[in-house]
Amino acid sequence: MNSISASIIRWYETNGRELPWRNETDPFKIWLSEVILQQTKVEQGMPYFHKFVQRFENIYNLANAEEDEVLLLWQGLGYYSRARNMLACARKIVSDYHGKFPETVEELKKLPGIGSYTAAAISSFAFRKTYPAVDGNFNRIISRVFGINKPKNATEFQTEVFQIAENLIENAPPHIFNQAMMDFGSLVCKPRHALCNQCPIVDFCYAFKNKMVNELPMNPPKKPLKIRNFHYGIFHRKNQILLAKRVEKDIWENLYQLPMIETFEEQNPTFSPLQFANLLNINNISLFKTSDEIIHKLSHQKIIARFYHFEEIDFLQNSVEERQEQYRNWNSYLMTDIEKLKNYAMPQLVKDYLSDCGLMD
DNA sequence: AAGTCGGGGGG
DNA sequence: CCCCCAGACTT
Repeated sequence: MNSISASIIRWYETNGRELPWRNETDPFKIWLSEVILQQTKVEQGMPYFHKFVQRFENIYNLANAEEDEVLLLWQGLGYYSRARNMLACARKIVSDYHGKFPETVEELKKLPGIGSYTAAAISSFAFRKTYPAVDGNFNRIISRVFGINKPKNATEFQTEVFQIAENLIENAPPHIFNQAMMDFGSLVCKPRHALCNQCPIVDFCYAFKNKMVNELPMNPPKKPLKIRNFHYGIFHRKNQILLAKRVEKDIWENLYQLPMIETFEEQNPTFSPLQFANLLNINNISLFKTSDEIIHKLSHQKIIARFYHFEEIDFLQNSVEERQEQYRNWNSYLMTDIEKLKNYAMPQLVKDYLSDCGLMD
């Protein structure tokens, strides 16, 4: 075995984390944990892992679930395409693979939501196949130790790291080596304030030798955030409220929110509540309160949201259904009891606002 | 090869 | 405020 790999594994044997999906052999649970943890910190994903394994015992339970329920369980975790792909993946494994996960990276990568990292993780953890599971931790360790001084999103960076990773995992127990690298990257070779004084391979480290630990891996240049103005309308009658499903190919696809108008001015958007009357084909609406601007920052967008509270409107569920036949843009609207709002998966921004004004708990 | 897709925690 | 997290998919 490579001496660097051996050192990391030795470190892992006494310093590794105890995690619920460690020592798990069921590919279903391993896959669940890996999908949940994509671009997500362990502490953030942990409660979701418990929720999902409690609700779904096996691949068949999940495959039979409705997308709305899966998205509701996923609510708050972000990157909701992971949840949609997870459900699609479960259904495909049931229909095309007799409910059994394939064992090789090549086959696993054909499934929705399973890319090169997740395929290698499942294949090595569940089936002991020798594939390096190269995640952010792995990238960081390799770029520092071997001095890969290229932007970490560049193809060259990925291919060089992967070749080194293939050499390192050779003749090592794959499931242990892959988990060891992730724990080592997370606990010692950290993004900031790496613990080089505790590092068992510091003598082999290019970055330490050249005082570049804080410069590697190299970040690509950052791009400016896109600014968006969202105007949300709160329309209610008695104990019911009007919701809208986000069906566009955009953020929060297939989640539920309030009727919304987006404006595109650079600043101080000109917006009239009457636009809602036009959007909803309603005659008489009267605004009684407007919220402050609420800033919701995502990694790639800055959303400026305003919530407009309207006086009671004069239609009910059956008139929503009539409108769905009459107007095409009503297909995504529905009227729901306020007590049932918690049954709909919503963006955190909307959920937080509805909670703040007492419409949800 | 570059853009898009969330939300939260830590420095 | 900025960065990054057990990345994948689309264009």
